[in-house]
Amino acid sequence: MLDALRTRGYHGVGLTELLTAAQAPKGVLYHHFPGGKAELAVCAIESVVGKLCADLEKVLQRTGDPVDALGAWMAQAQRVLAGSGFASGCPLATIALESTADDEAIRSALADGFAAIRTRLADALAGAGMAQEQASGAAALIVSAYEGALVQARVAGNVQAMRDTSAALVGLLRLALGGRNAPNA
Amino acid sequence: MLDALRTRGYHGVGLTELLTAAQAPKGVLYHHFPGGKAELAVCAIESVVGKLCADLEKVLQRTGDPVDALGAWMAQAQRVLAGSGFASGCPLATIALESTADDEAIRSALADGFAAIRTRLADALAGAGMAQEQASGAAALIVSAYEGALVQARVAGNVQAMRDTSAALVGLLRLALGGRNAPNA
DNA sequence: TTGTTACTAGACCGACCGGTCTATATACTG
DNA sequence: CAGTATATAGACCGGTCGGTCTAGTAACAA
Repeated sequence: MLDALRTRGYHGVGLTELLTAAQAPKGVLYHHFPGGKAELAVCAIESVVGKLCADLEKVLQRTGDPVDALGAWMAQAQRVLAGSGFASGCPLATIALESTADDEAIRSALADGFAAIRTRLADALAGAGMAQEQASGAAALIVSAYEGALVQARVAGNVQAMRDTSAALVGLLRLALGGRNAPNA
Repeated sequence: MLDALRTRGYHGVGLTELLTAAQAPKGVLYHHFPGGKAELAVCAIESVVGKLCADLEKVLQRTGDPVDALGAWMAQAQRVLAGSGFASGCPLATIALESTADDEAIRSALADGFAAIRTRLADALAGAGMAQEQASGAAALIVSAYEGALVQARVAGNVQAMRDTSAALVGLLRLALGGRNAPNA
């Protein structure tokens, strides 16, 4: 489900196809997810948000510095994207753009997910010495840049735009954190 | 077509629905666009890229300063998004995420569009005193941030994340351009 | 006028969509 | 054992999808 969602989107995947891949009949799906496709999507979103947060936590712990973590995160995302033949973007963004205002459950699941990631990032930036308000703004910028960079790299079929985005963002953040240890933008 | 594409995406809109809205029968479509839906989408993409570039040019001329222009651009996008009840995002990103690797025509149209916008932004930043290489990186970041911010604001149903993204980006860019005339991040 | 091309119009196609329904197997309770 | 949830299985539904095809009309050339 996740793979399908991130490569082709919500409307792009058929239930039949999904179930074939999972070797499960319709009945099972509608027993466990009475809400049908939408509920399944919400579940998938929550799952990927959980995984994203866990990965984020891991890279923050490993690098110690949030800006280093950002660089590592972006580099990893580039590898995944290129490794999938530029098919696999961020499932969150894909569903986000397809959802309409009345897909209430889907939208709030997505909004909660983004908010959770922003909060964690803001904490990390604040921990690195950034003022609280500035940190939350920067966190929003980081999430935006990540999602937007994935979009550009995906359609281009190369990671150039994503690498540029990442480098520019890392450079600017280093600058904002006091200029110490800033190689080059 | 553009409205439909930006609110519900490529797979989300039906041809029948489109044609009903346009009060046109199938025959006309397939006479002018033998390639069917995909060719229609490419045409729509080129049209919106053209409009985007024109608007960008206008705001760059009007404000004189690229960072001011960015702020104005983001503010305008927030108004449009909120005004549409958070239905109308950027059609480019929406199609981008739904497209698969073999939608060759669509992807290259999108990639060209993004590249054109990045180039124009990089020129403007270079004109404001930024080194060429740094300017092109910053341009990629700006486009990424714009697209990503739209995604977040859309699902949240409010412009908070987009306003934060914009403020942080404007602040950082002012810092990079020499700190002159930087109100607050 | 007639012939030809450009375009309009929409009926129609098979495929597949998301979702419902009934029948059956399994697991637990008394 | 019987009785009852719980879960599995997939045939089946109406609707819609993108796309094709034929018939008809408008415009222009000879």
